[in-house]
Amino acid sequence: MAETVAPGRVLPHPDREEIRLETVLHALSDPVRLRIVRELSTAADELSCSRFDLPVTKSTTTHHFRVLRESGVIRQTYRGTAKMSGLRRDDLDELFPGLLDALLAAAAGQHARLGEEA
Amino acid sequence: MAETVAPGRVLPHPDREEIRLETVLHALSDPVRLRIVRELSTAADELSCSRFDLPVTKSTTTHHFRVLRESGVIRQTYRGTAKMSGLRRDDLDELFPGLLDALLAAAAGQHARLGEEA
DNA sequence: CTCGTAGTACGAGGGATGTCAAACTACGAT
DNA sequence: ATCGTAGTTTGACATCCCTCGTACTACGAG
Repeated sequence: MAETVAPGRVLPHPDREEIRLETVLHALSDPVRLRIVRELSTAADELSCSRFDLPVTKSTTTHHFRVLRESGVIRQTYRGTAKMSGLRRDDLDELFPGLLDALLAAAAGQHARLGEEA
Repeated sequence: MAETVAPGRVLPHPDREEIRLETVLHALSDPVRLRIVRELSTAADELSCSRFDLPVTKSTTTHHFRVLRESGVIRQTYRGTAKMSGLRRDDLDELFPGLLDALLAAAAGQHARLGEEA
């Protein structure tokens, strides 16, 4: 029963109006989190946490995903044992027009410029 | 001698290629610093630190301006006893096209939306 | 039911950060 | 030379942040 979505566990997300620019910028100022966001932006739809190959442990990964969610950058839902994550493009574009695209372009540009290191 | 610029004291600035997106975002994730940058963006030319009416002490102000300078967001030079600050628009636009404008627009939008509090 | 996998919770450690006060330096004006 | 203004430096303090390991919970498969 219950569709593909909606398990017992619920994840708190800030409403769109609650999203603050400073908090978003702080969330994206960490290399690991910026990398997560970049990968999410290139994915067609949502990804599970375990699809990322990050240079940190599981608990640290959980921490970073939570920071991203609580800042309003990503949306997360459970699907079985997996936790799916996706960018909150709609809300961010509405709140800060052009910002997400500029940020992603900047991140991509820096990545291309500096090579594979970061 | 010596023109209106160039005193004995020199301030270290990162080269354009050394500016990192994560560091810039971190610099802008502080409310006080974001406010400084917003004020600088509306000014015709450079401003001295004392032109800002910030809710922190002088030493904290010094700290915030240094973070902004070392992250590559602003450029600072001494002119007499005053320290002039201005946005590094040219370098930032070259490095991250559209980012600064999107950030400033986002900050202005949030300010308008939330009123005078922050 | 039992097991394995995905992710969480709870400290804890170590470093960075924002804040301040107090003493200090640099420069211009008188 | 003296003073005042602008900004710096240093040290301290509280807090936050990233990281980890270990123990834990939730769900699906067999």
